[in-house]
Formats: sequence, structure tokens, C-alpha cells
Amino acid sequence: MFGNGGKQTTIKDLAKYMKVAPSTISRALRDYPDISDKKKKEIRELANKLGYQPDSIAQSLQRGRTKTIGVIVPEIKHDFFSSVLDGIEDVAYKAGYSIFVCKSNEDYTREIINTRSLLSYSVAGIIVSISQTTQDTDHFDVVKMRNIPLVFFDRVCDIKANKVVVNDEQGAFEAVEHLIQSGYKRIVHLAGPTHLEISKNRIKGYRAALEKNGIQFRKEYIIDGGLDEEDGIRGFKKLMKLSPKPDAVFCVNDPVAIGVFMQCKEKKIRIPRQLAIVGFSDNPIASLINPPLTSVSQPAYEMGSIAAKMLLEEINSKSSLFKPKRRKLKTKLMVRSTT
Amino acid sequence: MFGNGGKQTTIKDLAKYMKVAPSTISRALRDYPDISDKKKKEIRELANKLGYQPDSIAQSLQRGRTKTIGVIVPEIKHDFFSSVLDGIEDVAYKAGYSIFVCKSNEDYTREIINTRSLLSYSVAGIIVSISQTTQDTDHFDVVKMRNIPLVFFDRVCDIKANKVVVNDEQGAFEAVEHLIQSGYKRIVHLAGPTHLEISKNRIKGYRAALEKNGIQFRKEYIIDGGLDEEDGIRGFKKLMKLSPKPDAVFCVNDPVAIGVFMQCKEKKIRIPRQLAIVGFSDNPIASLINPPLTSVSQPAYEMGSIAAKMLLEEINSKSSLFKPKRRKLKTKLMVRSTT
DNA sequence: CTGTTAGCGCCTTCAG
DNA sequence: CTGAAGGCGCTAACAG
Repeated sequence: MFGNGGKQTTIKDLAKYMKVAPSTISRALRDYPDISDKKKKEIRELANKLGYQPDSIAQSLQRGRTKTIGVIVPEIKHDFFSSVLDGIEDVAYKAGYSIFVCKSNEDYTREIINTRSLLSYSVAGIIVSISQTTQDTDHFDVVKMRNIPLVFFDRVCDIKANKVVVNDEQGAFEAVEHLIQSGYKRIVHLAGPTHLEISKNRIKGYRAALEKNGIQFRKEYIIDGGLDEEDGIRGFKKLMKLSPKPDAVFCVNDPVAIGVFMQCKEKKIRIPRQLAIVGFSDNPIASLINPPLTSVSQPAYEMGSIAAKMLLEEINSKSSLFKPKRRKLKTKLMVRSTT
Repeated sequence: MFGNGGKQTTIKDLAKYMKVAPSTISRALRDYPDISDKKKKEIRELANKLGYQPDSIAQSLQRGRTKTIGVIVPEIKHDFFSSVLDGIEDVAYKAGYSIFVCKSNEDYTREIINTRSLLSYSVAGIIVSISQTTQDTDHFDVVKMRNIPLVFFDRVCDIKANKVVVNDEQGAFEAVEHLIQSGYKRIVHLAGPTHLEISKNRIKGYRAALEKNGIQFRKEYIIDGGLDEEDGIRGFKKLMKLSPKPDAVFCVNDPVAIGVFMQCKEKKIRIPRQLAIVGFSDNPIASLINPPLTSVSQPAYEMGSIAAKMLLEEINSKSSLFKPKRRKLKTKLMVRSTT
């Protein structure tokens, strides 16, 4: 735009050209009431000509906050999280915010470092889904203490903050009841890490469905594990050793279900004849595999956009006595052919 | 950490407590040679106790650059892009950088705004895969002019900058030759937007394979379109109207292939008996659908990590006469059951 | 209506 | 070895 050695044009530059004070430029550009319209127009034109762009860093230092949102997710490439990110980005973009994306890699320590790093960049707010290995959540207290709005989604924790979740218990309940009504009797649950709320709630739903339908709960039918495909594979192996042999499995999420699914294929176990499978989150992949996977659908994109909206709302509410909200979205059981 | 009204501890605070000058603190914390070891230790301890964290914004303003990398992708939720992001994040994190993720939404205008926004935040460098609708690339000239390192990946353009691509032509060639050797004769190519290099190169490979194997090229067998599932659906419809009827289709990428795939299912067309399909990028989904999709595998995570490494290298090379590099990664044909 | 001053938090001279 | 001063680009407060 201008051959000034790669430097950006500053307000000072404009001031010199126009022979006015920098503050006048600043005011004109931000359409302050008490500047003559003529001058405003002139200044605008010059700014345009020189390709002036306000320096966000300088503005941020001055304001003490950037127009950015920090996001911490355990993984980026998972369908669920990338869809959530998509939702967050759209809302943020429309509001003139940019997003810092950090990945904890399911690692507690990295999550702490991510948090610190976001704080040091004075983000306006933070959106988090905690890692599988996170048990202690003191690092988020610092965020609260600095009055930085915080929203948790999906994998939430006990902290007093905004939360966006789905109706995990109800979703699990419907999934398991569906299995029961389809005639399955020996239903195993491959559960997630026990300290995560989602795991607990999905277990609750599982038990409630059994109870309501008069099926006795067996402790050994809950198999603890993680949230990844490998956990599904491991879970499958444990499950096959059980006796009496289970006839259905409700998995804490789709990756785990896919793990089981692949093992069945490998071991030539017929789905659903020999083993019925239900997943959770309804990844796009669920409807494309064969047989298509029955799964509890979870509105990922929407969770992201709602989380971002809640965050922005808190950012824009001056009052520090913001009351944390909890949004619980509905799940929907997508019945397909693995059940 | 400290009940100072949510404000972060600053160097000034430390200076007051210690009754020394701020500059002394700054020097001690950054381990400057000429500060007494004793004082250094004291200062470090105090900083720790008060939970001091340097303000990245202030540092950035001073340096003129942040320790951040801007990334612009057309979509976040696509397997390919989210895996690339994963690769970028890992490398960035290890180098102490954070990433700004912007999504162009395949929209030229939004891409321009994204670029501007990243510039205004003084990112240390930018990594981009251009949108389908981007024909003009002047907005990246500004980046170059401000001496901000730039790396393109996958969807690159003509600008003189670092690039990370795969061997598109060779990949396409192998895919099509594989079809020919499997006995298919009437091979259609669902191509991408013609102004993108990847589209051109994949077309080149397609033609080269036909030529080498003495199959006559037919203009109507190249069907132009976009890069999404819907484009696959549209492409399928056009393809079915052709006569003589094609017996195989090579798709510019996996989403398009999936679109075709789903149409085949819907219209009860046997794969590969009636129509063979090959995709490009080998998304995880490819191996899970039934029949599993033959696809050209593209190392997405690696592309991201290499792009980030190239960028950091340029960031760290003081010399402004940095010579742009082009890394071409290898593809690998994953032969499965749709061919 | 406009200019001057001061300061956000940090780092880099330049003096001692 | 350490302190004081100035400035990165911008804006808010105070003067006229």
C-alpha cells in the first residue's frame, strides 16, 4: 500500500500529514461527536489512502483486554471438537473477535500452561472443555480471579461458571431403554473417566434405564476407560471375557463405539446379531459406516455457538455480579442399524 | 493467587516490594549477566510467590511482534483441515507460540478481513490455505510488504512464499492408472475449482494417466465443481447423464467422493461393479464406510507441522532475503474396495 | 472543536 | 551492578 519499509501506518503518521494532533485523528476515526464533519471526512480519506489499520495490540494494552477469545480443547481433529470450534469461530467473527485455539492434548499440565498463556495475552474470555487427565481445577480459579469470563462446554467441572452441556443422563437413558426395548438384556456400558461429569451422568442414565425396566444392574457390566478409539478396543476385549456374554454395549462416545465396531469386524462378530452397539455424539462417520451406527446426537456446532454467545454476553455485561448460567441442550437418539 | 482486585502482578509491583527499579526486575527475570545472583534469586522467588506472569501484550507492543501464528483455513471441521491445525498447534506450542485460527468459510471477502485482523494483531507469521472463491490474492501482498512470513499449504497460490503441498499430479496419476489397470475404461474426473493449483495438478495427473495408457481423453469426462459433498452429489447427477455411461470416477477429494458414494447408495448403484470411486486425502472415514473407499492419502498432520516449522524458521531467520521454499510431500494410494 | 499530557507494562538505552 | 528516562501505538482526562 505504501513504501514505508514495511511499517504500518500509525495515527502519528496521519497526524503529521494532516498537521493536527494524534488525538484528533483518533477521535475522528472513532466518530466522536465533537469533531467537524469536514475534518472527519478528510481524515477518513487519508487513512484509507494510506491503508491505516488500528494496531490491535496497542489498543489492547490500553484497554487491558484484547478482542480475542481463548479456547482450550483436548483435541482439534476430533469431529466433535472441530465442529464446536466452527461454531465458536462463527459467533466470534461476527462480533469482531478472533479466537486463540489451544489444544491440551488431554494433558493436565499442558492445560495449565494453555490457561496461563491465554491470560498473558489478556483474552477477553475463555471457553474450555477439560482434558481427561484434569482432576484438579485450580488453574481456572486464577481466571475467575482476574474477572475473565469463563465458559465450560461438554466436559465441565465444578467451578462456578457458565456451562453448556447436553442432557447426558437423559440421552444415555433413551439409548439404553431403546436397547432394552429392542430385546437386549445383557447390556454393558463402556464408561469414560470417572471424574468427568459426562461420564457420571451417562452412567446414571444407564442405570436409570435398567432400573425402570426391571433389569438387574451388574457392577461388572460397567467397564471404565477413556474416551478414545483405543479405549473402545480395550473395552471390547474386556467385554468379551465377561460371562454371561453381553449382547449389547452402550459406549460413552462415538470414538469408543468405533473402536468396538472395528474389533467386531476384525473378529467377525456380527453387528447387531451378536453384539449391538450404541455410541454418543453422532459423528458424521456414524451414518456412513456399515451397518450405520445408532448414536445419541449432540449438537456440536450449536454448543460452540451457544458457548461463544454466553461468553460474549458476560464480556459485555459490565456488572461483576454476573450470574453463571447453565444451558442444557437436548440430545436425540438416532436409531440406525447397529441395534 | 493474590487479592489485588483481579489485577495481574506487574514488574512495577515487584519493584515496589523489593525497593528497586523496575528495570532491575526485568533484567533479573530475564537472567541478564550483570545482576547479582543473590538479587536474582530473591526477585525470582518474589515473582513466583506473587504469581507474576509477564504481560505478553506489553511485550508485543514493545517488540512489534507477538509470539503468535495466524492460521486461515476455509473450514475447521473438515478432517483434513482440523488435522492440519493439530499439526500446526503442536509445533507452535513447543516453540512457545499460540495460534490464532480464522476460518474463511470459503469466502473471499472473509479471507481478506481475516488477513487484516491477523495483521492488526501483529502475528509473527501466517499460514494459509486459500478459499475456493479466492481468485485475486492482493491481500497477501500486504503481508509480504510488512515482512511477515507466510506459508501456504495445500491450496496455494502464485505468490512468492513458502509452500507445503503434496504431489498432486503424481497422486492423481497413480489413482487413475490404478483404475485403468483394474480394467476401467470410461473414467470421469470430478474436478475442483479451476483456478486452484490443486485442481489443475490433479487434472494433469488424470490426463497423463489416460495418455500413457492409450485411452482417449474426452473433454466431457472432466466435470468441474467445488470441493464439498454437495459438489459430489451434483457431479454424480451430471455423470449419470453421460453416454457412454462412465464406469469409474476419480474425485478431486474425499468429501466429493463421499457425495458420490451416498448417491450411489441412494440410487442402488453397486460400487464398484457399476461405478468405481477414488477419492483424494484419505480421510479417516474412507476406511470405515462400506465398501471402504480407495483414496489418495495425504499426510495432513504432517503438512501442518511442516508448514509451522517452515514458518518458524523464517520467523527466526533475521535476514530479509529469505528464499521461499516449496515442500512437496508424497501421497500414497490406499487401494480399498471401491475400485 | 482541538491540542497537550499522561499512562497501559515492558524493555532498551544511557548514566552513574 | 543498578537507576532513570523514554518510547512502542493508542486513548482518556484535562485544558483551553
